[in-house]
Amino acid sequence: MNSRLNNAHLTQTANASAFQLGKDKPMSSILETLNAASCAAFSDMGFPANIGVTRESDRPDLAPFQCNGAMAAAGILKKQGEKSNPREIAQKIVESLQGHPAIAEMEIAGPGFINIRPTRVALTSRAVELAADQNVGATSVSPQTIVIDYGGANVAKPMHVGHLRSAVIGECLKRLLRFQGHNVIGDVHLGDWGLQMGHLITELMDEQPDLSYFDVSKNDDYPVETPVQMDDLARLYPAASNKAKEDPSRMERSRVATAELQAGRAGYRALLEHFIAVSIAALKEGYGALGVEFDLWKGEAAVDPLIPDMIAGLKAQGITEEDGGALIIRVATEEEKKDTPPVMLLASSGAVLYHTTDLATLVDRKAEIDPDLILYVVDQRQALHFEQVFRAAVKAGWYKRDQLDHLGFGTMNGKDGKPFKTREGGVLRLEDLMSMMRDAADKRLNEAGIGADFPEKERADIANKVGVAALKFADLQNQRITNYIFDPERFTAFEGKTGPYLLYAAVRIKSILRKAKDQNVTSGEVNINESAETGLVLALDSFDRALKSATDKYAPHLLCDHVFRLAQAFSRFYSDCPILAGETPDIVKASRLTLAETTLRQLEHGLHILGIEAPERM
RNA sequence: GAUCCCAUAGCUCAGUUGGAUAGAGCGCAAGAUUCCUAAUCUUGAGGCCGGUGGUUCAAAUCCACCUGGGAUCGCCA
Repeated sequence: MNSRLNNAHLTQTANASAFQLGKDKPMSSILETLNAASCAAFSDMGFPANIGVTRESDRPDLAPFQCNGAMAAAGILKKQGEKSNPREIAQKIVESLQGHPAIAEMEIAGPGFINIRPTRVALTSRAVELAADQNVGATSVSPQTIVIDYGGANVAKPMHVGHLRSAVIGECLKRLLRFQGHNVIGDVHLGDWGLQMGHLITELMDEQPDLSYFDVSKNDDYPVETPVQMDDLARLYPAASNKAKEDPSRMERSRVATAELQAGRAGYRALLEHFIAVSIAALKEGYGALGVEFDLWKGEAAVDPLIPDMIAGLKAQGITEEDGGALIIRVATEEEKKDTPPVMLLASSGAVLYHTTDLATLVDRKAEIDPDLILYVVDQRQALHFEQVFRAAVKAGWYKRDQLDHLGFGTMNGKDGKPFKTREGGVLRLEDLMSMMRDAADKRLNEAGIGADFPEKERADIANKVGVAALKFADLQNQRITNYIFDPERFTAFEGKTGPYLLYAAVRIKSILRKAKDQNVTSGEVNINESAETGLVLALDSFDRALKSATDKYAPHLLCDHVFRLAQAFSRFYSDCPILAGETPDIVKASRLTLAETTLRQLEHGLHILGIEAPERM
């Protein structure tokens, strides 16, 4: 198909100023422009404006945009007892929209669908606008202060595949909200205050009973040097946990140690400090390799001092109850079918529980940050827990219900649908997964014969970036809430809808920009003629929508879709529309170069939000 | 037992407020590189949207029931 011939009738110069947007008006996308026009047309006919929405077409082969309001309008008239024909309504709408500067063609199809093609002037004008905009069409919102609680890490437990999702999704949402203009604080909220600490303490006691931390006659002046490394912690915890499962008396020792720790036993507190410090150092490395960064490294232990006052306050409010020796807050409501179990503030043993520390953390955040919104990116299986905590926090009057949100995600399963295990039946460590990804990327570099002459260091950097991109994109492109199959073969596939595909698109643009510089070709006025160029502008145009819908639903996969579609549109443009080839006229080179630059900028924004970094070449 | 989530192409998954011929990637079949990176592009085959009934001019989408899978259900986190 020769699109040059098809577009021959459009050879007049498309001057951006011919389509008046007005310099002081806020930017609006092509779709927003069309949507405003179609809604107004319905409104003028006496219908509610919102039935006239224009959207991206389900049938892009017919036209890029569609408006289905005529059927809805006919439905409204029918309810009022008036007879009407949706095609006739559509016809009137089309007539009233006729001549709109952004609309090239309208066509009524089927029962009353209106298919809409934008004018070349509108496309060109929008492309010019996007090219001039640092954020390539992304608009910001009124800023809020938002805390995101994610990562899901625990002291003493090495990071494994189960930690991947919270880190990757949470990081993406943090960056997404920041990009929209919010003030976002990422908090790792370390699990460092529960039974696992009792396990660690008692197991270490069994292994090295002579350590001064266990000497009850001593209460300060403990060694500055840590008695354990990360490997020790990783070994001690499962050992204790397994013994405790078999042996109730072993479990009891861990419980007692936990209670003593929480009661403030100095030797145990000193040990905890070491455990936390050693773990944080390891976690920073692990998260760092994934490109995940936290603003706060607070944990449950950090808010422990707030608990007595908090509990006193809750008691004074009269919302607590004693039940079987435990202190609880009832949070069930009358109308719900199923009784929501109460929040457990204190166990009958007097120990502090998960509910208590999470509530204390809410108190702490209120006092220190006073956020508008707190988001928890935690496994969906904890939905009930958060519902209970949130209700208690609302009951206490600290927050409104809509300031607290649990963004659950599905569990990661193996191909058999059960929680993923390695062939040996163990959990796959995150660092092993990462090196698997790097190796696969390195292998691909070898196969492609690319990078043989690259410096060793750059090669390693490329393999790492490709591996991380593949890993993160594979995770983020899944709908957040559903379970997800962890399949190493699929993870290391670098073709199709993958992270490396996106990097490849970015790298090809970078390569062109370097060559253009060498050849002294500079970007210039955009002119849209080819269908691949139109497709690229339409893809660029939808960035803000993708950001908004991804934000509204806290759904990174919607942004993944956009970035992938953008890369696809670019790839098609790349193969259909030579940019620097000798036969391309200079004016076309300049226009296409602008499109390429603009695409790269949007692609890099999108990749950055996803937490993916592109190399210079690959 | 109760409550919640899920079921869409051979596989992994999208599917906006209910709209046309339900999409993408992988895999499969056929093609494209004297030209900016083929980790690419083009074309094709492939579907009873778990089942039954209901609401509607129109249902993968809303409602009811059923089947299959998963999760959760006060002193673990």
